[in-house]
Amino acid sequence: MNISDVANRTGLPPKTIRYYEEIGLVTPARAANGYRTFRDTDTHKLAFLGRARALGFSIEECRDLLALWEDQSRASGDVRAIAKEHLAGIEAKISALSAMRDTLSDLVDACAGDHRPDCPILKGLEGS
Amino acid sequence: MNISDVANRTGLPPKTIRYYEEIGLVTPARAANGYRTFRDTDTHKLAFLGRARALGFSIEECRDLLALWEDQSRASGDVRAIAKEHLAGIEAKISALSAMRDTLSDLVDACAGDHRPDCPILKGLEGS
DNA sequence: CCTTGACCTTCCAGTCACTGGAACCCCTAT
DNA sequence: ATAGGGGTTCCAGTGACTGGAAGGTCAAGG
Repeated sequence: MNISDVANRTGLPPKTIRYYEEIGLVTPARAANGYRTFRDTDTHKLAFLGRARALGFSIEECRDLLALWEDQSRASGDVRAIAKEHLAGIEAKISALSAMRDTLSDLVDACAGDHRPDCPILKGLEGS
Repeated sequence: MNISDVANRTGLPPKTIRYYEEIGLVTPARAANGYRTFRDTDTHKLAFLGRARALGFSIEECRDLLALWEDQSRASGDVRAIAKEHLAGIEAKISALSAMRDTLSDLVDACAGDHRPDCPILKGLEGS
């Protein structure tokens, strides 16, 4: 399989797949003409990466997860630890964003949004 | 005022303040020795930027807000439009993160997390 | 056989908003 | 004279790609 076939199957853009090779997440074989040739295991790995990235795991977390995935003797506790830590990170981000949303939403509600120059949003950003 | 005084007052690191000058958000005067000298208006602007950034506005949004802030004849509707758009972006991020959290939390819950190799989290990432 | 167009390759640069570090200048106190 | 704690510039790196240029390869149609 060439790169665009894999791109279609995994949903990852070709550029991203090349990048993943560059940083050592996959190591596809090469045909005589220099084209990358992907085996099923490569495609499988890339699909795994796509899903993990979609869940917000960082590249380094993905690297760890991939290693555990390939390690037949891994303990599920190791995976769970990574996932739990990541989950905590996501929850922290949600809290931070929710706080932002509340503040901003208050400001927007307080603003008439007409053509007059008086603006509570700017006032809110101005004073402490 | 020198840069570290302003850093203390605004909570922004000196590096960030220099960066903001570099990209044209502030233009402090210079003393004879080459040191930046900040007037109250500069400090005020930087404090405004700090708050806007803390609310997640991008640098370009901040640039726009700053221009509106300085424009005495601005209409509050312009500001409100920027804020509302930004608010929509924040809400989209919150939704995406919440979906991630739910999926991941289900996977974590399904995982015993012991020393056995069987792991529902990896299984979840593996199959579609 | 030649061309066209869709592939593929590499490499370089840019994104965003800083951040770290090196190398050097300046000012005050001891 | 020196020590320290400011300040300055410039360069490089972050994360995870993404865009684009320049060029090689392949299959189909004329």
